[in-house]
Amino acid sequence: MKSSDKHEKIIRAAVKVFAKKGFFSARISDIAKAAKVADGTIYLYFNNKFDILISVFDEEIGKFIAQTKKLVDQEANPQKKIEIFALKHLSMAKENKSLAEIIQMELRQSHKLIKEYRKTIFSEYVDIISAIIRQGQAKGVFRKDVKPGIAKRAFFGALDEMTRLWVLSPKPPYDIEDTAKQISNIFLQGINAA
Amino acid sequence: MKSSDKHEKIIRAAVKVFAKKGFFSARISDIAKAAKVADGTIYLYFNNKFDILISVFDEEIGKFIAQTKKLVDQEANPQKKIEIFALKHLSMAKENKSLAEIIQMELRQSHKLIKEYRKTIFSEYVDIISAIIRQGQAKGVFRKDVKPGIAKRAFFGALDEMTRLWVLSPKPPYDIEDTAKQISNIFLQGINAA
DNA sequence: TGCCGCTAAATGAATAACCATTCAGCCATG
DNA sequence: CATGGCTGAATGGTTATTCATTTAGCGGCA
Repeated sequence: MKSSDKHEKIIRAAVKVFAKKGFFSARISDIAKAAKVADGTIYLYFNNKFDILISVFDEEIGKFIAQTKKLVDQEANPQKKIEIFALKHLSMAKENKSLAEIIQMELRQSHKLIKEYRKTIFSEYVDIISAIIRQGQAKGVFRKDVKPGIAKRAFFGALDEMTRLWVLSPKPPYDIEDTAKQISNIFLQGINAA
Repeated sequence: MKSSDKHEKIIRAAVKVFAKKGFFSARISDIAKAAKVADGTIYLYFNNKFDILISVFDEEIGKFIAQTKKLVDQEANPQKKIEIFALKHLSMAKENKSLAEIIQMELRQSHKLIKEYRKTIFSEYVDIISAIIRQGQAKGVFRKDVKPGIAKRAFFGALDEMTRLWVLSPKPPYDIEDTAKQISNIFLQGINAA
């Protein structure tokens, strides 16, 4: 048979079900039903329920980080890079709400494996920001007394919180572009060299 | 009988157990053991497992928000208020790590009740910030083109992300006071009127 | 003071449900 | 008709919740 896209189908179904019910309340049978396969079929493609969640993270978040890096690399100006990052981040929440929801909810779990996973994946993402800040400091456009390790988290946290609002609201609560501009504007003025 | 502080004892035990294992993996019998009561006793004080979590939020977070408000009110200068808020926020994570951990992890759950709860409780907290910003704008010390509704989230998000780092690290990863200063410094320069 | 009986708190073993995972067979295909 | 993907009912382990029973304190009474 074309086992080809069962994996894909299950992942996509899982994204929807996890987003709606949360990992723990989601039933394997819910995912199976959404993917239109038998419960047992899921176990031909994944080791267990937890493995499905990890696969969702790996496959979907990985793509997104790669895209962001590429986009940022295409621009030379550090200030513009910051703006691009903000826009890309918020756009993602808009375009892939279910995934954003899962990242918001499930990646915060206290499960050990998730904790570890979160640390590495977020580091990779957030380090895009600190790299930009260092570049800007080297060029003399950003304040030297700003610690990139703290500033990166401040900026990421600001964006993450806006994403959360988006995810929690049934209707689009704000305009993505305006908000990206406002957030990067405050941040940029905050770290600009006098 | 001295039903005296069983309620209190159970809440305190639950904070520890939830922080360690997460809500879903925590067993009622774990909490009972930690509180040194019988499993059944818990049901004399709480309707169900979920009710325990909600009570933890209500009682503990409520106290914290009240404290923060009071502290901020004692200061007149908007810039100083921002600094005080940041310091209080980060100090809380340090002094009550278990509770901070629960807020980080469990209050993000996708359970409907938690979602609703989160919206209201966070609004109350985050609106302390927007109120400060509006005061500052009225006094002409903060930029008028900054939208308080967005800025409050940006600032809160930044602090929240630092808290997350604290909570995820086994050892204190940074100095609370330095960090509070750095974060509010960036934010204040970001929204200061020219 | 010492005893008795009453009430309400506390106990923890038993219950009842739930649900991830398995596996014996089914079918479609070549 | 043989292979291998797929099925979904059955299994088994887990655990929130219940409830019959025990225990502890209190006050009334002699």
